[in-house]
Amino acid sequence: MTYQQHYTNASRHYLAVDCVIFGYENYELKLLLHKRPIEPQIGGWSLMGGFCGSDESLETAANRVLHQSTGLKDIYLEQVQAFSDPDRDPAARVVSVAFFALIRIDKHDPALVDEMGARWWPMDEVPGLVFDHPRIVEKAKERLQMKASLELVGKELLPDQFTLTQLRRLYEAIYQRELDPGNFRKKVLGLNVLERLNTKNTEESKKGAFNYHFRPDADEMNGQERIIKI
Amino acid sequence: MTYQQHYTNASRHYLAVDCVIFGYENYELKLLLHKRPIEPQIGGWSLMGGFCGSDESLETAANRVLHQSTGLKDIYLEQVQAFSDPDRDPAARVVSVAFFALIRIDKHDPALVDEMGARWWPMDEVPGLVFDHPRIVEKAKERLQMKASLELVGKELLPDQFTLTQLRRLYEAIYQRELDPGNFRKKVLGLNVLERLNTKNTEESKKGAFNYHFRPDADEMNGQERIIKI
DNA sequence: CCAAAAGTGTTGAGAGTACACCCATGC
DNA sequence: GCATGGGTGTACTCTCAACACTTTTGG
Repeated sequence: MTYQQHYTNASRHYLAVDCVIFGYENYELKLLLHKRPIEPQIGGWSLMGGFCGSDESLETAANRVLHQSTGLKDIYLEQVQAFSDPDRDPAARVVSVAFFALIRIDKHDPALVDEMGARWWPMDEVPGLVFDHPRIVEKAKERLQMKASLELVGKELLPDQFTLTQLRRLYEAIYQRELDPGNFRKKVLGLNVLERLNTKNTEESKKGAFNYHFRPDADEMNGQERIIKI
Repeated sequence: MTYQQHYTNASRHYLAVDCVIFGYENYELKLLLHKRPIEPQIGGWSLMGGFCGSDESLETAANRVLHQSTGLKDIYLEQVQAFSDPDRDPAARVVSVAFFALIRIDKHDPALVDEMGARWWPMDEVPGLVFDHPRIVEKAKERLQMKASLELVGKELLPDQFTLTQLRRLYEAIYQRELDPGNFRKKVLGLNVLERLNTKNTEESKKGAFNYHFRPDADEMNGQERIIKI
């Protein structure tokens, strides 16, 4: 057998990407979903997805899908995993690679979202989803929680300036539990990646809270810091 | 456009699995590699891999590859991620999904390994590898370290009975750093997943060390225990 | 007796948690 | 003045890391 035959004898598969798009608004973590425009399960709520082209990497395909559905480029994307149960899509054998994306809801293009029949859903009100998408969302959420425990997230989800309370509420949304305000503050400031600005936000409290932003020269949190050494 | 067309217009891809097979022997973490039997890069050291069939899940395909190369079934397998750079395989566009596997070297079939032109390589002596396999190995190693920090590994890598020193040496191999014997012992026993047996191993010390095994009724370490709560 | 691993105990530093408590201000 | 969030400080607990020390036994 020539090596060409070795390849050509192998089967070819439809390859899709599905994006779990997280956004944060009104103290809630949200998911961007749209109504599936084609059979099977037309009209069912679905993750944003699309097929991977023959000269695209999966990452490129995911970026394309994201751009089409939000109008945004250079979005934070992280691969979750491949889902390949032969029966996961009843219409055809499609292997899907899931990504999660972090979006600033205030920056995306609402017209485009509308046009796609899409909607932001609070994480704890997500409707029934088509195919194996519930499982994909579950895995993506776990990965987001993992990421947030290893480094300070927020740059991709919050406005350029934010208060520590806003950041805390984001973490509360990600972990779905309350955090002590004082302890959170000390912990986060100790990481040395935030910088206090001279402006205050007085919308959410009478006293007003200082705005912070991520230090542009962030000394790359050493990553492993929170991985426990057994 | 009918929905059938929606699918048939999409491109189809070669889908492969590559297995990063970890084993543990002589206090060293090892990798099972073989010489690539076909072009391109014939004869280069390579991960065990194979194409995914049209009715297989990726997990099934990985299990098949593992069975072919070690003679073992029911191996611990975990998906790492998909690698999809269009140029990763110079001969064709092949998307590969990587898995890592944990093997008891003493249980595998050495004849089969021989026949495949395969060899166990200590982790820190791994030769140059074909394609993007070095990157795949790197990612798999990170995942193994992550797994080992979240739960006690060893069931899949050590003999049925083992001493705490043997377990510690496994962790030292995974993390590539020395661990304090006393502290490791206390930490591990505190997890309450090991059970001391009445037998001793006197091969590795004059005094002899008690053998342990994983408690069959293991109360499922609560998983999140070591994920830090920010 | 000595070396070497097995196994136990002690101690100090640091992190996390649960609070108490003052500050500023809009109502 | 009082409720509300902003912000700081404190005290207790727990874990981890370092290391001393005792036990056992083959050579």
